[in-house]
Amino acid sequence: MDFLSGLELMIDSYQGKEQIFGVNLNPAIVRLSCEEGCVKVIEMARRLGVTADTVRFYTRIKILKPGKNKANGYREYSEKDYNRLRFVLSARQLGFSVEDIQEILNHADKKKSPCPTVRRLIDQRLNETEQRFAETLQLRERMQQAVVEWSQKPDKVPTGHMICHLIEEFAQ
Amino acid sequence: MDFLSGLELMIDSYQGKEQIFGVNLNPAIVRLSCEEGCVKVIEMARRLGVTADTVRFYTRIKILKPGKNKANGYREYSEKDYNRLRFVLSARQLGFSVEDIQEILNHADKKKSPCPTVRRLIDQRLNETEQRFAETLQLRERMQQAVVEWSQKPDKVPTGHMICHLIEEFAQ
DNA sequence: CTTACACCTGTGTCCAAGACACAGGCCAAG
DNA sequence: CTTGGCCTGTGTCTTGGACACAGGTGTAAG
Repeated sequence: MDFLSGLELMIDSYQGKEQIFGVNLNPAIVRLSCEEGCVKVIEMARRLGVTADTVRFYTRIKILKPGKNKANGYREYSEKDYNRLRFVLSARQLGFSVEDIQEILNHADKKKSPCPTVRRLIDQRLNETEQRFAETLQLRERMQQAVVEWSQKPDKVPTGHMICHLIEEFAQ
Repeated sequence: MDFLSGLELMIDSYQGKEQIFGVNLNPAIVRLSCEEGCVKVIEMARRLGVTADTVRFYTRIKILKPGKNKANGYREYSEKDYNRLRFVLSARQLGFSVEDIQEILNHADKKKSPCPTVRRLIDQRLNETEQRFAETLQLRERMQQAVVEWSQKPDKVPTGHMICHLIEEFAQ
C-alpha cells in the first residue's frame, strides 16, 4: 500500500537523519512516537509532493479532516487523509475545481457512486478548457505577430493623440 | 476623429430617443447640456463596447482621470480619457496586464517613449502565454483522453481505498 | 408636485487556489 | 536556557473586473 511505503520512506529518512547525527534508532520506536501511522502536515505534504500550505488549505476547507493531538494541538493525518489528498491531486490534474471535488467527495462519503457526477463535471470542464485553449491560442498568435511586426518599427515618443504607436497601430 | 464620431453617435442616439418620445431636440442644445464634449460613465462605456463597471474600475485605479461636475458630482470623461481607455483596451488585447499598462502610461505621461518598455514587457508576457498555452494544451489532451477511456468503463460505488475508480485508475 | 425610474457616486466584497505573513505555542539539540 | 525548526489558527494577497449597497440626481409621466 502506498501509504505504508510512504511510512517506510519516512522511517528511512528518519534513519538517515539519525545516522547523520551518529545515532541508530529502531524504526519500531519511531513508529511509536506517533501512534498508528499518523503524520504531521509537513510530512504529509512531502509524501505527495506538495507544499504544507496546500495540505493546510485542504484542511481548512474540510476536505481533509485530520485528528488532533490533545497534548500539543498538532494535526495528525491518517491513511484516509493520505488517500483523500492523493485523490484530490489526481482530480486537480484532470481539471476539476476544488468545488467539483467537494461535490464528488460528498457522494463518495455517502457511499453513493460519484461516477455520474464525475462524467457530468468533466464534460463541463472540458468545454471550458477548450474555450480557454482557443483563447490562449489566439492571444499567443496575436502576440507573436506583434513581436514580428514591431521588430521592423522604430521607437517613438508619444504625441497628443498617440500613446504608443506600436500598440495603437497594431489594429485587429 | 474617433471621439467626435462617437459624439455624433451619442447625439444621434439622443435624437433617436427624443423622436421616440415625440420631441425634436436641437443637437446643439444637447451638446450644451454637457459642455465641451464631456460624457458620463455609461456613455463612455458604450462607445468602447465595455461595461460601465470597467470604466469605473479604470477610474478607481486612476488610469482614467475624469473631471468632476461640481453641481452633481458626476464624472466627466474627456476625449483624453477616451483615447486612454481605447489604448488600455488595445493593450489588454495584446496580453498586457493592467500593471504593465500603468507602467507604459507612466512613461508616456512623462513624454518619454514607452516603446522599450513595451518591447520588454511583451517578451515576458509572451513567454508566460506560451507556458499557459502548453499547460492548457496538455490539460485538454488529458481530459479528452479521460473522457474517451471512461466511456468504456462502468460506474462503481466507492470502497474503503477507492473513491472514484475513473479518476484513480487514470494514472499518468 | 409627486412618483417612478434610470442613472450617478464611493466603498466594500467576491471570485480560485493556494501563497505568504504573523503571533504565539511546542519540542529537541547544544 | 537558547536557538531554531516546526506547529497552530487566522488574516490578507494575488487578477480584472463584477456585483452589491446606501444614498444622491435628473427627468418624464401622472
